[in-house]
Amino acid sequence: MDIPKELRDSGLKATLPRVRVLQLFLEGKHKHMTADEVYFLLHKEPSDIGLATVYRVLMQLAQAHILVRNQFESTTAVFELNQGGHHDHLICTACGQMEEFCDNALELRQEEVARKLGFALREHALSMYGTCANCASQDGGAARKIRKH
Amino acid sequence: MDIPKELRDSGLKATLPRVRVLQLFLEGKHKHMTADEVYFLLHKEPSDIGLATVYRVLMQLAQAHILVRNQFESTTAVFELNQGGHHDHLICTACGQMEEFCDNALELRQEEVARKLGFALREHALSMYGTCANCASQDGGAARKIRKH
DNA sequence: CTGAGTGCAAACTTTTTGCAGCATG
DNA sequence: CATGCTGCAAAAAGTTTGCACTCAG
Repeated sequence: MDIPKELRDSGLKATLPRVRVLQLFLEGKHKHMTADEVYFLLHKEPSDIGLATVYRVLMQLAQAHILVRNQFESTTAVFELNQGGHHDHLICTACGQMEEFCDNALELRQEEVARKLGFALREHALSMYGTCANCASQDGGAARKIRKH
Repeated sequence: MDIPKELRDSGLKATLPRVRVLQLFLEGKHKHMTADEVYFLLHKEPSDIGLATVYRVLMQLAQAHILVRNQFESTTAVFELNQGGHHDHLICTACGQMEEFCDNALELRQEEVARKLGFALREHALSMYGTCANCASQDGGAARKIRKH
């Protein structure tokens, strides 16, 4: 895909920081990244993109609906590509693995609950936490730490 | 209810800061409060309770399952009384009003989705955002700001 | 060329921690 | 009266902003 064009179509100049950040997400190696992680990955090869710019770019890409910002339960925001379809998250509290899913029954029921309470639903965020099959089989032992560099 | 006893039953000494913080939540004037709001309310009458202590107390009360910590979508944690039953939140993005609800169909379906993905579900947080009946009827106009002092 | 975008440093916000003194049990 | 708890101040952690300089269109 043509990243500069994608940016321009959203009304953003195709500058180096924006192209590189979006590229990182499109590569798909890491689906979910914090600002820090993006900054870290950008600087694996020499670069003078500042952390402040990373924050600015992430914010702009989120406003342009190219990325989605998630807060999960921590104090740190996590970003991911907006791939059209909405989805929710199921996170393994042992290994940090994150499954994405979209369940129609859930979505419909949420609409219904909101309607019953007199709300016009605009969006929602469902995060579920548990233990994945892999971690459940391993005797609850030392799970590898995530999101650390 | 006997607040000091409640605290001691949870293995916490019944100190002034803890009693006062818990009291605030039990009064029920504000069901959801940030650390700042708690600090602010405590200091409406003279008090030398420090903000750091407020954070410590909130953390301890949450660990004791007397309070529940919610992150919602902001960077600021919000606390509320743990009144036994789990519930989710429906928040009006216009006026800030927050409805609590618990829908069995949703809970069951979530369990099912997790199981299908091989996860043992431990907990979940569902936050829905929309416009409440009240705000929808008023021409989308200037809604009062919330959570500011 | 020119305004939008950037890097840097500094400010800000929210939360955590170290430590000497205090108060609960 | 001993240890757990507190206030204060300072540090962390995450994010935002001001400003002079740069670059995409």
